[in-house]
Amino acid sequence: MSLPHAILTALLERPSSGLELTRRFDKSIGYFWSATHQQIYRELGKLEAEGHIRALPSQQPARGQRKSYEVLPAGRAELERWTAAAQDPKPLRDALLLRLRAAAVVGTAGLEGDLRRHLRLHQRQLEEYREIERRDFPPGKDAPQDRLHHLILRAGIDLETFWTQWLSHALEEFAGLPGGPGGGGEVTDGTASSDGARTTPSR
Amino acid sequence: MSLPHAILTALLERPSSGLELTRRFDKSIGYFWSATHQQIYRELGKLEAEGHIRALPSQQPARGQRKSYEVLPAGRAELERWTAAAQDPKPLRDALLLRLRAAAVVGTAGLEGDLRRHLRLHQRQLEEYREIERRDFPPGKDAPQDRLHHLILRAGIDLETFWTQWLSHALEEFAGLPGGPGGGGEVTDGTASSDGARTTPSR
DNA sequence: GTCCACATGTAACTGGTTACATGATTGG
DNA sequence: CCAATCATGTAACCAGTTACATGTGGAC
Repeated sequence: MSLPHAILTALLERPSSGLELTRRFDKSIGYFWSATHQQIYRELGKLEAEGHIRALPSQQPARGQRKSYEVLPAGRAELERWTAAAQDPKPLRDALLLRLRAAAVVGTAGLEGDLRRHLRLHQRQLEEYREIERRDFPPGKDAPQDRLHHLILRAGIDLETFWTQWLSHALEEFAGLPGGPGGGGEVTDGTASSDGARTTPSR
Repeated sequence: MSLPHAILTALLERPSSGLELTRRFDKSIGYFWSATHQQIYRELGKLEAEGHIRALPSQQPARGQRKSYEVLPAGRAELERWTAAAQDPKPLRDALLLRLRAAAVVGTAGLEGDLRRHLRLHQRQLEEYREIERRDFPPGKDAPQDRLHHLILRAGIDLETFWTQWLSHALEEFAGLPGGPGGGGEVTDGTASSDGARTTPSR
C-alpha cells in the first residue's frame, strides 16, 4: 500500500495533473517507487473517492482535458499516519541473483553478456545520481528538508555503487570459470534427475 | 516470471515435495526470492501440467500425502533458456525511502524508532549471512559451483552492509534535525494546499 | 479416540503490467 | 482538414498475499 502515499507526497510537494505526476515519477520519486500512468490515474480516482485529494476547481472534468489535484487535510493526515507507522522491510527479490544460482546448476552459458549489460546500466544510473548530487546538493549548508532529500539520494548512490562493484567482481570470477565465456561445461539436456544433492549454501 | 525458475533450480539441486521446497525457500533461495507455500503448490501444478516436472512415481497422489517432484529434460531446457536470456534490472522499490521523502513534507515524527528497528533487522541478517559464509565457505579452494554460490552470498552480505551503514548514517542525521526525536516541527493537520513548490531533488 | 503437527490444496483479493480506446489541442 | 501529440482513461491479465479448507498419521 505505498503507491497512494507516494502520490500524496508528490501532490503535497506540488499539485499536479495525472500526466505531470507520471513525468515526475519518471524522474525523482520514481527512482525508488516507479509507477505507470495507468496506475496513477487509477489511484487518483481512488484517492479522490476517499476524500484524500480533490481536483482543483476551475477545470471542467472532461476526457482529454487536464485535471490537477491537490491534497486535502484528510489526505495529509493519512500520509502522516503511514509515514510514522512501523513497516517491515520486505525481503530482497532479485532475478539476477536467481539466475546465478540457476547457472550453478545448468551452466553459465550466455550469462556473462547480460552481466556486462547490467554493469553498464548501473554505472549509468550511478552517474545520473552523482550528477543530481552535484547540481542540487553542492557542498555547504542544507536546509533540514534538503538533508532528508540528500539522504535519500545517498541511498541511491550507495546502492548503485554496490551493484557496480559487485558486478565487476562477478565478471572477474567468470573470467576464471571453467569453460569460460560462452561455456560452462554443461550439457544442454542431460537427464533431469542426474543432479545429486549439491547443497553447499542450501542448508 | 521468476518463481517457476526458482523452483526448477531448487528441484534440480534436489528433488523435493512442496513442503520441503517451502522450507528450503525459507532458507537459502528465499534470501533473494521468497515464496509462500500457496505460491509453490500453485506453481508446481502449472509446471507439472506443462511437462517441466513430474511427480516421482512410487507415491500415490492423495491429499495430505507427500508428493515429491523431479525436473524433466524440458524443464531443464527451459531453465537454461531463461538463465541465458537478457533481462532488464527492475527498478528499485523501497517503502522506507518513500517514507523519508514523505517525512520531508509532513514531518519526521515517529520515524526514528522504525529506522532503529530496521537497522537491528539488517544487522541480524548480516550476521546470519556471515555465519553461513564462515560455515560453508572457509578460506581455501572453492569448486566452480561453489564460486557462484559464494558470489551470491557476497551480494547478500554487501547489501546488508550497505543498509546497516546507510541507516546508521540516517540516524545520525536525525539526531541533528530540528524538533529532534518525536518532533519535526510540523503541525498535524495544516491546510492541505499550504505547501509551495519545494522541489530541490524533484526536478 | 482425540488432538496436534504435517502436508496439500482452494478462494478471494490486491497491486502491478500490458494493450488498447478516446477525446482535445496544435501545427502544417 | 489531417496528423501528431497531449491527456485521460478502460479492460484483461498476472503475480503475490491472506484466509481458510481438507486430509493423514502419530502421540497420548
